[in-house]
Amino acid sequence: MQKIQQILTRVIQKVFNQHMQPELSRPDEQFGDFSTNVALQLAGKIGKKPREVAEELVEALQPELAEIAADISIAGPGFINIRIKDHLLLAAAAVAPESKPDTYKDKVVVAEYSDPNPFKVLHAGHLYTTVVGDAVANLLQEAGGKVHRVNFGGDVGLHVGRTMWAILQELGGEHPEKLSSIPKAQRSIWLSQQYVKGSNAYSEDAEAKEAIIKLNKRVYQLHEKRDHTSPFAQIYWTTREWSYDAFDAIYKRLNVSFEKYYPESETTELGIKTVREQLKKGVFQESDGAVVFKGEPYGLHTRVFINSNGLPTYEAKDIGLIMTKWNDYKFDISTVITGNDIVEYMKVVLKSIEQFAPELSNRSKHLTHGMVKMAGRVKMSSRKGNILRGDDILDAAAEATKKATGQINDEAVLAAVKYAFLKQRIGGDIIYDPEESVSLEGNSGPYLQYAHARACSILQKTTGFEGEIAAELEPAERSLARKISEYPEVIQKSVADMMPHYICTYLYELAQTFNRFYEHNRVVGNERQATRQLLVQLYADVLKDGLRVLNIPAPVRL
RNA sequence: GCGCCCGUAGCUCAGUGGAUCAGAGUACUUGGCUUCGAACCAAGGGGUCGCAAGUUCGAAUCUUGCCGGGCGUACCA
Repeated sequence: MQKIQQILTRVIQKVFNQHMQPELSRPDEQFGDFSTNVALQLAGKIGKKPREVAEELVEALQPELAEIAADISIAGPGFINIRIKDHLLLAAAAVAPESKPDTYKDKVVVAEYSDPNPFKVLHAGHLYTTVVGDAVANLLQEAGGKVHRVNFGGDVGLHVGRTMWAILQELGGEHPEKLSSIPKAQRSIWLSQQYVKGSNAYSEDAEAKEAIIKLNKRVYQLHEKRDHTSPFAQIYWTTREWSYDAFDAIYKRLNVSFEKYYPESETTELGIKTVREQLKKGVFQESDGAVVFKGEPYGLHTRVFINSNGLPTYEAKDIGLIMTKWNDYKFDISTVITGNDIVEYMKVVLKSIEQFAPELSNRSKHLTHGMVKMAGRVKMSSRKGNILRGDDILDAAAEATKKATGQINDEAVLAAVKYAFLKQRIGGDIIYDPEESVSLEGNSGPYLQYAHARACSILQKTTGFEGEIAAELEPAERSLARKISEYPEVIQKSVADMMPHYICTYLYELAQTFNRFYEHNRVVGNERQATRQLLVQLYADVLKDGLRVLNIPAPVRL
């Protein structure tokens, strides 16, 4: 492809004396393997009819591409379509599984995602952001980046005050020993119930609200004093650990892992210190007893970094977080993957950082995705407790898989859930339907797994290569080879746009192409076995590799 | 009010700095397993790409306005 591009550039220069970077696209199969619209673009520039330009170009191109192209044609208003020779297509397919971009070669990348809050539940939204974040991190890694996966969460803050308040109510005071009466399996649910209780009390009961604010402050103090022994501290640390255990359990289920947790309590100090320092230098201002950053001069809005109680808000903690990441990794790129409800928030935080550490904000990239919405328009709220937990989604998928196949299959469950989340373009909201969204059919993860297993099954029935690789391909073989050869371009595009869904779309089309081939073409025992066997092998390799990038298992047998 | 995002088939979504771009899955109707795995394949109906204007040889895609929806907008995150 690059070679064709180079030749095209040279020919355009020679014939028309024009510099341009011609773009090659993949047209509909009937038109050829590559297509370019340069003639149309040139026509305007040099004042000729597009069709004439195309004809001149093709004439000059013919001898140059003699070794490569089987056919060069002009179509429609002046598109130039190129069909490459079969053995070159096969050669391109042969290198497809290993070809990777080097966009982030040797770059140190910190990828932060998932970000559930201790003392709260890991819900459907977290599951989505975890799966998407993991795939994006994988993309960065595919492109040569040295990726450090990190996780951030609020182990201090008002929500902790709310939960602690309810826990104390439940235990009848500061009695950490009573925690042992809660069964291990119930801990996570029990904690999220306490959060709901605390939240309701906070908004309905003035007395409770005051108590919660005090508890919030006590939690910060507990961190300052490194208190692990007082009864209050024991309750806090124990239940905090319960939260992290619950998170680790679901990450294990998802087969994702993090190098490091950054609890907010560990970024708070540096955050406050920095904000206070920069307050003196005029980056931040005092206003109504709070410390704020005024975003209006930059087209943004004002946000509070330290509230009038002297406590840091998320803004200050985020400053502490990015600086802690910098101290730990001296990153080239820092990506944070979150929901799009905080885009404006993040702009303000990054703008404030730009004032005193521009190298940090310049290297930061905030990637956002939409919200997970329940089908039936019920809005989820962890405060109200009507949430779909991450575990609920996985359980529902497991149930659906068992019902459809009659067996327990964790790999298919992972494929169904992850693919359902990943196949959509990152950005818009996604509708999650617990009943329907976990499909095993059509454009789904299990479809890909099934198509992979079938290919592996064929390959297992072969012993070595029988015969010669054909010089010319039959139409169905050619379609498959052509699709396989597109893989590196798809990865490239996915990396460039940080969009894993391109890979999903491609893999589905690839599997479809294979299934169509498989329907009418025998491999084992056929006179074209060597050629077909090679194609099936390459197909399976690409499918497996693509699924690996998405962190979806590709078992040989289902 | 202002800012950001979104509006494509009944439903869920691809396609988005132009052309070969009106597509997929699902649902519905129908056909295909004595042959490498039917979680598959094939066929059919179904859309004024929210509306309108503009730019262009050409617009789902770019510009503007309007309509509809979501999120954010100072001490939650």
